Amino acid sequence: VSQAEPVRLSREVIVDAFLRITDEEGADAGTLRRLGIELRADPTSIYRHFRDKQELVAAAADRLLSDAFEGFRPSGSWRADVRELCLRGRAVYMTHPGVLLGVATTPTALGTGLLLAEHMLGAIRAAGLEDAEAVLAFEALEDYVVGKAGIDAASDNEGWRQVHAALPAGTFPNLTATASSIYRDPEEAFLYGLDLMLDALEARLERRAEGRGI
Amino acid sequence: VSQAEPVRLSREVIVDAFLRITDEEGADAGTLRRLGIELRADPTSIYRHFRDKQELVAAAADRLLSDAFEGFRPSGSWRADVRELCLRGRAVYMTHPGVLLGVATTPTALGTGLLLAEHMLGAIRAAGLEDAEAVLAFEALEDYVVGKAGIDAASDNEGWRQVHAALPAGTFPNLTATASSIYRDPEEAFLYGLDLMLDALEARLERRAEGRGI
DNA sequence: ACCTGAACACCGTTCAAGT
DNA sequence: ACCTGAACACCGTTCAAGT
Repeated sequence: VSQAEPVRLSREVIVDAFLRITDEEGADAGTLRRLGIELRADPTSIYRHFRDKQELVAAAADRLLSDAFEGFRPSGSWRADVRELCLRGRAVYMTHPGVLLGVATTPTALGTGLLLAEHMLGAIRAAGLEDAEAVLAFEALEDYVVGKAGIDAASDNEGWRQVHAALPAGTFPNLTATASSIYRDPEEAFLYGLDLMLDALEARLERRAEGRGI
Repeated sequence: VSQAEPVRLSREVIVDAFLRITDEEGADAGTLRRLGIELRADPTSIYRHFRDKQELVAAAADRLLSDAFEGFRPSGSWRADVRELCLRGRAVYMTHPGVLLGVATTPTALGTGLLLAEHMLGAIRAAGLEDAEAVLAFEALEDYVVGKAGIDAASDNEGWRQVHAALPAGTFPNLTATASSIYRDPEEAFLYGLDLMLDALEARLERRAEGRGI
């Protein structure tokens, strides 16, 4: 692909460039001026295709979330489906935390990007929770996935271990005792917490099924 | 308190002003220029007391976390203690998400600010989990508390309900069906997820106690 | 219809100069 | 020893001007 001549601008071309830049150079590199260089156009030409930067970021997030959902097929087990969708969500948030976290809080009319959430909530409702409880379980799981990915993507775990190790053992016996083993495998910790939630959800559902006299 | 005359600068005075500003005017107001106005000093005079802004933010976070831990007394129940510490952590992260989230990822030599984490990890270890598992449970709970508070503090929940309500019901049956009830009570959703994790943790511990033939 | 480029109102930070 | 203030290298965004 020759980058020597200017690129005809469109929403798609701009989103492509934005994701390419944040992919290769990190979230901080996703500025309009950097985008202008990439597209061999004036930085402000982006405003002819997006109302503001937030709208561009939302379009990029929509694309990422759509791709993350693609190929998903329900397995027949609510638990396996919820777990699979959480893993897909985590994976995409880990690769582009900067792009996605801004959108997670600011309401934006996404397209197919919301299919991941739709099917996750669907699996929880199909499990047998009534709506009032299903939305609580969905919110807890969604925010755990999004929040932990955001933290994991940004955290300097090696640095935190050093901070813990340097603490006075008298007042911090637990942090110092575990300083060498903590924050070693965020992925494992994520799965541990996820399975904790799924275990409890399953136990509650079973308990109620028994309660109804099955 | 008269603000008419310049204030003698010190780390404490600067942190006071920083927290007062972010408290009353939001996280975005916490700039060095705004701080200069508040202290009736040049914005760059802060650099005589802190290496950079990050160090100031860390000092503010340390103070907030220390205050959040103050008065905690272990109850004798690991579950009650973990729950209480998570609630205190959530409360402080909700009031100053901007100040605290930056510190959560960047390792900083906090003082008493780490006591909250210390006692939470201690309660988990006291429950009977061996260290390898205790750190995983601690990480999952910590990141759930911090991550969900960060998201809740920044989210426009009313806006998201409207986005869900406007979705095509054919491809989004679950999001549209729950559009009026979702994201109504983030605090309740937080507690729901927290108790899910604690339930599962307790069940695992009980199962193992039985396995040892008690 | 689309793009350019100067300009504006912000950031954090550096550094020579003051006292 | 501490503070000032000009300056630097950045941001997102607006708007009159070009084609």
